[in-house]
Amino acid sequence: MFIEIEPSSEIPIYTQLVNQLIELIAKGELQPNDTLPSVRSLAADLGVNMHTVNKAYHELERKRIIRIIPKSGAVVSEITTPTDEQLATITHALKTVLAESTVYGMNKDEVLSIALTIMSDYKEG
Amino acid sequence: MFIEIEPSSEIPIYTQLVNQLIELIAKGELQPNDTLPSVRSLAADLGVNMHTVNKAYHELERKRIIRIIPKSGAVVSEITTPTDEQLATITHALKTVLAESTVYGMNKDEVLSIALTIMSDYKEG
Amino acid sequence: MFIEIEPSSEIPIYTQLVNQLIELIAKGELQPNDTLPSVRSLAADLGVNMHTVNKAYHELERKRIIRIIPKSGAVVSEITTPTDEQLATITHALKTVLAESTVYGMNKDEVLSIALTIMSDYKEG
Amino acid sequence: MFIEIEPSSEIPIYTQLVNQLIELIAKGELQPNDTLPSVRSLAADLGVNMHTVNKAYHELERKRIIRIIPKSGAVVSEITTPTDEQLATITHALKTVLAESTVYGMNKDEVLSIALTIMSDYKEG
DNA sequence: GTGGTCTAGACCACG
DNA sequence: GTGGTCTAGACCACC
Repeated sequence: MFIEIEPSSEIPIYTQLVNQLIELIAKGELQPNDTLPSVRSLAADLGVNMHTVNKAYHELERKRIIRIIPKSGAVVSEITTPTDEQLATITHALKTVLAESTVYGMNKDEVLSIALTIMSDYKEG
Repeated sequence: MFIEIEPSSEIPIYTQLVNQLIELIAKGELQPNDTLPSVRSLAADLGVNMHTVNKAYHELERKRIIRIIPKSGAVVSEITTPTDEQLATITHALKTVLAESTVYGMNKDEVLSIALTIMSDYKEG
Repeated sequence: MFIEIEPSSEIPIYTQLVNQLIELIAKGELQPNDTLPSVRSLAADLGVNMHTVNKAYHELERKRIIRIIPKSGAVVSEITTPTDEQLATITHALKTVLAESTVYGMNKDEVLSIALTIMSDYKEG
Repeated sequence: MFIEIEPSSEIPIYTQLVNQLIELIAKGELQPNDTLPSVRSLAADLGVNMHTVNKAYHELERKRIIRIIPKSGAVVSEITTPTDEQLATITHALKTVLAESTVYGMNKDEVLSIALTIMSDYKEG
C-alpha cells in the first residue's frame, strides 16, 4: 500500500491522505471490508501525526467511504449506488476541472481521452 | 455576469471567485481580450473584501488565464494550447474526482455522460 | 430475547447492551426475579467479549436494575419507586433530548405523541 | 450566556458543551443568526482547550444546528422542520430514557409531567 | 482576529 | 492495542 505525502504541498496532509486512500480503493488495492491500518501505525509509517491520520479517516467516514469501528479499526465500505449528495459533489468537482481544461485550450476529445486512461486503472468495466 | 459567493462554504471565497470566473470564460461569457471588472467594483458587487478579489485575480494570472496590467485592469488571455504544467494540473484533478466517483459506485458511462453534459455548455466543438 | 448489537456505532457495545436490556425489562419481556443469561452464554450469542457483557451487567447493578449474585447469576430487581438519584438521571436525560428536539423544530405535541407511542409498548397503565 | 463545565464528569467536555449550547438555543437565549463566541474566546472563558470547543462546534454543525463560516465565526441556523435523520435520533434517544424511567418505577403521567415542565422553558407554545 | 492545520505527548475507555 | 479525548503550543490562510 503505497502512499506518498508531500509535506510542503499547499494541500493539507489529511486531504492528500484522503485522496490517495480513495485512489487505492478505486484501483482495487483496497477492497470493501478490508481493514485500514490503525491510525497509529499509518502515522508512524508516513511520519505524520496520529491526529492527522485520524482526521483523514473521519473525513472518509463522513463521505461514507469507510466505517470506523471504535476501538477496533476502520474498514472499507461496500460500494453501492451514489447518494444525491455524492452525485452533486462529483458534478460540482467535474464542472470546475472541465472549465479549467477548456480555458487551457484542451479540446473535449483530449480531455475525454485522459479521463478514459485514468479510469482504465480503476475498478469496473 | 452572474457570480454567486457562498460565504459559509468550506471553499475559500477567493477560490470560489477563481472557479466561477474560469467557468464564465469557458462558457464564453467572458471572451479573450475582454476586460474584467475592477477589483473595487467587483468587491463591492459581491460584498466581499477588496483583498479577496485581488487575490483571486492574481491566482488567475498565475494560472496564465488573465493578464493584469497595472493601473489599467485585467484582461482575459487568448486561449492557446496547454502548457505541460496545465496538463499536469488537469490530469491530477481528474484523477482525484474520477477516483471518488468510482468509489461512490458510479460507472464510467455515467461519469462520461455527466462530463459531456457539462462540456456542452463550454466553448469549442 | 432479541438483542441487536451495532459494532460500528459510536455508542459503546456495553452501553448498547445496557439500554437494550432495560428496554426488555420495560416491555415486560424480562420480569422481576427473572434470571439473566450467564455472562458467557450471552457473550457467545452476541459474538462479543465476555468482559463487555460483564461490564454491562455491573452497570445495570449500579443502576439498581438487577442484582448480581456471585457464582449464581443475575436477576431482575423488583420495580419500586424511583430514588432521588434515579429521578435526577431521568430529568437530566430528558432535558437534553427535549432541548435537541426543540432545536430541530419539533413542536411539543409532536414530541409528546412520539413519547406516548413509545411508552405504549412499556409496562403499566 | 452561562455555561458550566464539569471537567471530572464521565461525559466528555465537548459533549457537555454541545448539550448546553443546544439548551441555550432551545431556551431562546441564543437565537437563529446569532453569532457564537469564537472558539478561542469561549475556550478561554471556560478554561478548556481551543480544540475542545472547536470539536463541539463541529459536532453542532454536523447536527445542522449551527453553521461554521471559516475565518469568520459560527452562527445559529434557522429552525425549520426536522429531517428524517433528526427524527430518528430523537426517537431513539426517547426510547432509551423512557425505558429507563419505566424500569425505575415512574409512571407515565409522572414522566409526562416532568417533560412538560422542562419544555415550558423552551421555545414555542 | 478568525478558524484551519499540524505537532507532540498524555491518559482513558474499550474490547 | 485500539480509537477517543484533552491539552499546549505553533504557524498559516483568510478576511
